[in-house]
Amino acid sequence: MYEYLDSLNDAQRAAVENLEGPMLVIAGAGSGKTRVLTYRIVHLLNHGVDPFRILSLTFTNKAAKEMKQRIAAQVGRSEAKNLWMGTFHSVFAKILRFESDKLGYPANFTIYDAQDSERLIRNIIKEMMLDKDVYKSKQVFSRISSLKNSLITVKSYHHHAELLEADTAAMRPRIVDIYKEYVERCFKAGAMDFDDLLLRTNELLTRFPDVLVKYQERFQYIMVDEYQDTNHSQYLIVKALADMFKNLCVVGDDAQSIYAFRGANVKNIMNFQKDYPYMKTFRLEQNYRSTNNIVQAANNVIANNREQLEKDVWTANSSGEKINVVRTITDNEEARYVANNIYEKAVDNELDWSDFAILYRTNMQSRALEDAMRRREIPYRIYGGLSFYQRKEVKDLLSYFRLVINPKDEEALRRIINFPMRGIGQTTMDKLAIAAGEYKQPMFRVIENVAKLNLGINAGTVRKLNDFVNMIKAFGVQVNSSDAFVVADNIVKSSGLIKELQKDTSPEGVARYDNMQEVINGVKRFVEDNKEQADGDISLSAFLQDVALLTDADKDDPNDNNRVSMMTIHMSKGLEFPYVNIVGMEEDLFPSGMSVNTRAELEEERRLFYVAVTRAEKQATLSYTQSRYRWGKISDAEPSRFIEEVGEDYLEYVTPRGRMSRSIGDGGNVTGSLFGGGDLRTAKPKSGTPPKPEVRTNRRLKPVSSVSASPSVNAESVSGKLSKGNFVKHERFGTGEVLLVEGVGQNEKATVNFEKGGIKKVLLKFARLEILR
DNA sequence: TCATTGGGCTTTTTT
DNA sequence: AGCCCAATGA
Repeated sequence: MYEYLDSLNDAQRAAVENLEGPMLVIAGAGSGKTRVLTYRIVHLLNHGVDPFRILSLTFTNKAAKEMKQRIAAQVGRSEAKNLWMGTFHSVFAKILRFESDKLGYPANFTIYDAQDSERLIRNIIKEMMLDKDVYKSKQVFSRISSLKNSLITVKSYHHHAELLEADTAAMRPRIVDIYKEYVERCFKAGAMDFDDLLLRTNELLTRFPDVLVKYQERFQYIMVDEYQDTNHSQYLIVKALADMFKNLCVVGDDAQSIYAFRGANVKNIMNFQKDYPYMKTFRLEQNYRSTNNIVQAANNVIANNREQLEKDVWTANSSGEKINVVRTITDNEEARYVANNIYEKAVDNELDWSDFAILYRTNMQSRALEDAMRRREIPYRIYGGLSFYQRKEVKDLLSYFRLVINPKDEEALRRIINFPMRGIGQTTMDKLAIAAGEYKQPMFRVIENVAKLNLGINAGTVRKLNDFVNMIKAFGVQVNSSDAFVVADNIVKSSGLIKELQKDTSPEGVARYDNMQEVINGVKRFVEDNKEQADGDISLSAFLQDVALLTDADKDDPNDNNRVSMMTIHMSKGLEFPYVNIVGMEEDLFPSGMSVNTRAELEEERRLFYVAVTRAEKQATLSYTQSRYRWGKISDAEPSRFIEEVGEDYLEYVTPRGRMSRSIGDGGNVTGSLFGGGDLRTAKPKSGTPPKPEVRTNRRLKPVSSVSASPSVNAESVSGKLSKGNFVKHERFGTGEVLLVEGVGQNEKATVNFEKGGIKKVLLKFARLEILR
């Protein structure tokens, strides 16, 4: 009846067919988790569940997009697009915009990224005249972040003496004062940071019971992917939303929990049974992805961890190649080895570049690798690192957009008020900041009234300030009458940004100019993509909302995909590649020197290594070097403990030199030119350079408002009224004859032979059936 | 009052 | 090697 069920193994099928009630799917690496998630949603839809009623939370927007495409292939695009699917952050940002007035926020609130947050905190520390070496902005930010993710507000902080004790012991007793000021300033700026998106959602759901009920009713089926990486705040949101129907399906793998550092709590997965004692557990243990050598090696490594759920990952695949281990003398040599090794394998076996990935522990490692790839003319794509949206010139331009849409946004204001230079300097800004604090007004308001306020700013500067305010306001007026592209184009031209970037003709300067142009192109694409849709919003405000939570992982050019992927191990989660190079396998780097002090931290590093190894389908190659540039100096390195944890049975040590000489065609000459680089005959300058980053916009979900029109629970239910022989009508499947009715009450199901859809089994509770006769 | 230049510090992982 | 900040010149 449902062909896709035949493509699943027993455990997978059982999970897909279990539609009701709380359930935990423990999915070992490569066990077909995405398949299960996808088909389970298809199965729900085929049982008549309204797509608007399904909430599926994924780890990245990209994962959501891909899953939606797969579902669309089964049930059609128009159905699939109504699913609520995305990251916690993007889904709840949408809900928060819709409900913003309840919390006192504007609907077009700004989302502060980590950089904005840190700058604000740095400012606050300065204003409070605290020692910036004791109160390091980054550390303060991460402390505040973890408080927020544990749902500890400023108020509840004061109710827990141990918190202040801990901060006092860390010599930072005034953290809570910074916290308080930070929260107030964000609110005043009409801004939420990443953690607020979760914290404020919790606030919304607890303070407004009617709102809670509304979303509980809307989300009758909830699925959470990568559940092991949810933090306390996310856990509470899910628990609250699922409380009415308890149709909650969480999927995860404790062995792949790698985000404890940002507040993720593995215990969420371990404790699931406590919250829902009658829940069902499904274990997906057969690995379809990797060779037996890889699966066994990974199992061997993870066995060193104490904290874990019982699980036996196995595979029916052949044993395959052993895991190669390579030692080099320097980090540059390591990079060259990796590039040559990839080149050689690709040519010898006629493989695509996209069959390869290079994974590293820290972003800084990408540099040497990038050079080597370029030298060898291998096309590659770097994910993460300094993302496109974090680049200075891109943030500057987006800050103009932000300020125009939300003039209260102080971080945006501070970035651009003197860029391009307008002669508004530090002294003036200090005076404005003091006034903004005293009058408890957003800085933009203060500047608007600067002439009346007598702040001791000289007349010339006052005029400059007025010009600035008038310019922003003029853009603001234009927003109401024109589409995003028209406004954006005007902003770039009349703000002087384009002139500013044009005058820098260095290669970096040209790249900056191109990046800014790319943003404008992105706006153009956004407008064209959305204007054909009846409900498409093509305002600058809509563009900003779209772009705020995008990350590098979300963009992928389908026309230019044949490239080697380079990324941190964290970013590689959920992906797979035939050949994987894991580089920098050294103590102090992987495991990170920051994480070897406690067992918990070390175990997280080990899980990270587990994730890295299990990305590989055919072969994994580990490499390490004996010396590495760090902090501008050369330092010695020793091989990572994780290498020996793999076990000799699965390892093969490879000497780099022989292989390298062959690949370069330099016959055995080991020194000199061989490692000198730059003498590769085939190398042509400029080719093989990475593609320019580009802005891509996600297709937007339907606005929240259109959803609330759908009927509430049971409104159209035909439970108890149906019997064999009836003819019914379904929105999507058309008319059909009832063949069988089974189950009672909540579980009542009908088997119907539909005109369009064929024979389907539907849950009467949710199927919108109309009885014809 | 603002722009420029040199010194000190930093580097884990991300929505 | 890059970024922020403090001292100095314009």
